[in-house]
Amino acid sequence: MHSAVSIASQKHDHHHCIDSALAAAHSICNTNGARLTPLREQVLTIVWQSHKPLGAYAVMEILAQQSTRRVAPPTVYRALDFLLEQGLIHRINLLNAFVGCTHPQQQHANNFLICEDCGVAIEFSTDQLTGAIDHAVAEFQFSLSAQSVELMGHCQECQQAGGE
Amino acid sequence: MHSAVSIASQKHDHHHCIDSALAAAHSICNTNGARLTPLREQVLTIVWQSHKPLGAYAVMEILAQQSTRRVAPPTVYRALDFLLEQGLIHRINLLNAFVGCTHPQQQHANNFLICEDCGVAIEFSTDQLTGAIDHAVAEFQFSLSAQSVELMGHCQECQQAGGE
DNA sequence: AAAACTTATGTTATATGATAACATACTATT
DNA sequence: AATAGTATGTTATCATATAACATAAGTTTT
Repeated sequence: MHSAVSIASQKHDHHHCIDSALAAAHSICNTNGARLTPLREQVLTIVWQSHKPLGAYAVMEILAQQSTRRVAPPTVYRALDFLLEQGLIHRINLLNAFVGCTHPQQQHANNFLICEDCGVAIEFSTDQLTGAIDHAVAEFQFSLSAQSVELMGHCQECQQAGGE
Repeated sequence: MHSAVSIASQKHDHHHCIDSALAAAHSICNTNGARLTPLREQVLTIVWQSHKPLGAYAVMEILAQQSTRRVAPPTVYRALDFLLEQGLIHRINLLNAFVGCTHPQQQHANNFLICEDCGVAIEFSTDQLTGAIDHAVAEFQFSLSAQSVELMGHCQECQQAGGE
């Protein structure tokens, strides 16, 4: 059996998350010959401010607060598109929102558990789920190019909090 | 092993799909004490005009063509919301679009294969995938309330067509 | 059948999310 | 410094979805 854990919904030193995400981002962009410009890094940091997916316009507002200049949608969307291309963030289709990728170095499966209470998105991957999808795809002789598994519900923390 | 088939991406008598979808809709609404009004039935029929997910505004245009009167977004969204509640259609989050549910009587898992070429959405369910999701959810002690599995790629038909 | 109530639909305005098209600025190489 | 390529700024617009209130249609009670 495969074992999985996630700190996303638990208390943790989030500065560590941000730092390692930025370090990974620099490494990956360097490898790919892609330019992690100040703006892109700033947007990545904003997306990484928590484990809760953030809408593009929310990112834009934070960006506008941080920099004195006005910020328009294309500025944000272009940075987000870049980060998506580099595999540094994910898009949660259910929420029209973006969240930092917690393991950008590895091939990742884009599977999320999303808590309806606290808003946290937990990225996960199990061999069983990957296998089940591969199997289903093969059964239908489908050629897979992208996948999105988004499971809504209540995380352990919020269940406990709500039950008190 | 579980065996699965779908006619959605293949040639078939689509009138049969529409007819059985409408019959099932009447039956389900009757059971639930819900009113399948002419407008709601009309919207359901429009969504069922093919196996390709249709955007709300596309539904609205078709509705406007069919009826002489003007049709505004809330009219369409309310009908779509009703049909979603009754489990008669699904929302494809990746596409912001809606598609008829192919087996509304059974409990259904909201798993889709979506062809990027022809646009068809194939609803499917395998025990293995259901099990894998249940397993992952249990592992994280997550309480599941809704799930969305959307797999993009190319259906068998389009692969053959493109390879010629 | 009229009154009261509930549900469904019409109508207007607006919120929210995303992109097209073109202008300017930056970066790296020559 | 000139050039080419990439990144960002700017304006306008498209696409998706909902809030708020008005009217109409069904349902229940009297």
